Amino acid sequence: MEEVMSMIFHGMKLVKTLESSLPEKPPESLSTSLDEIAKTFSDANERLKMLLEIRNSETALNQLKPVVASVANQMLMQMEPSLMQEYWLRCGGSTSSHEGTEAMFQTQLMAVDGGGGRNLTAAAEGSGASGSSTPRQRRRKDEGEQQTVLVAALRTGNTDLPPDDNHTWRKYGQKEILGSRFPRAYYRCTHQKLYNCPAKKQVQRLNDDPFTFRVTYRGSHTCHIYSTAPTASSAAPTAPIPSVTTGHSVDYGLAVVDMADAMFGSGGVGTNMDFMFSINDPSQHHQRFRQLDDGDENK
DNA sequence: TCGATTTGACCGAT
DNA sequence: ATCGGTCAAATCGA
Repeated sequence: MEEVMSMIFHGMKLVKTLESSLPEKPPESLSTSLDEIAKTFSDANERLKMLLEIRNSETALNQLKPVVASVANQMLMQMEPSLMQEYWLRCGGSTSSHEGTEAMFQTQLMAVDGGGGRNLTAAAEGSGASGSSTPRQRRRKDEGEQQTVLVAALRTGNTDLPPDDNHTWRKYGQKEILGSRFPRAYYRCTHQKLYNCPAKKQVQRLNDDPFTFRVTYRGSHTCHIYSTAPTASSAAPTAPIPSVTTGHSVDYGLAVVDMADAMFGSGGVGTNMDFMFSINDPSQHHQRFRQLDDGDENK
């Protein structure tokens, strides 16, 4: 496995090299580089297949998922936002011919579309009613898309805090939820007022696993401001990319989950994708994402 | 002083 | 009537 890893990382290095020299790269040289990259990953894949034939396939897949997730995440982190966006546009811009690739990047685990006319722009209006004698307007349940992920709590430090997802959130409520041992916390984007950013999230511990949070994201960030200042080369991993086909944002880190899943299958019934991987830095605080199969422990 | 958090109340949905 | 999402005053802390 180490050999495969080494080959994959070599391929990543080639990709990085190519990226840095892309603007002034002559077409002939570009082709050579692409061939080399393709061959490297192809060799890695061949080597991998050999391993898989030897090992129990199920065990090997489980071992590989975190590896691929980590590698893919690092590759995405190394890509320039503009390149990534271009790639996204190529994949998602077509309405018919790239469904597989598009699905690979789609991170909308649970899409809920009530079809109602109301949208998130009403948020500011509601808060504006305070101080007057008229009853304040309250906007009820969001009817837009939502994404739900399971995230492992940090094993060190304050495990009560949800893992950082590179956005700044402001807590605006907490509720005891029927049937849940732990309260549900409500967060909205810190920049909601400044940028009218509609993004919100709910965080709740699972009844059967206090070290795992169920995080439900609603609305897409329009503020494009992150808790950790991105550098030119590191801005990509967490910067949402506008989805051409759906209009909502996609998180790179989450995309990695689907990427790995697309490569190795989503698993059969009762085999949730369950592996370690980090949004920000795979070498530091690993976080576990698990694709939900509409199971709901809290209800 | 100002932004974030806490928490009880309010209110829409079911 | 109950539940869950949100508001906003009170409080905290840098």
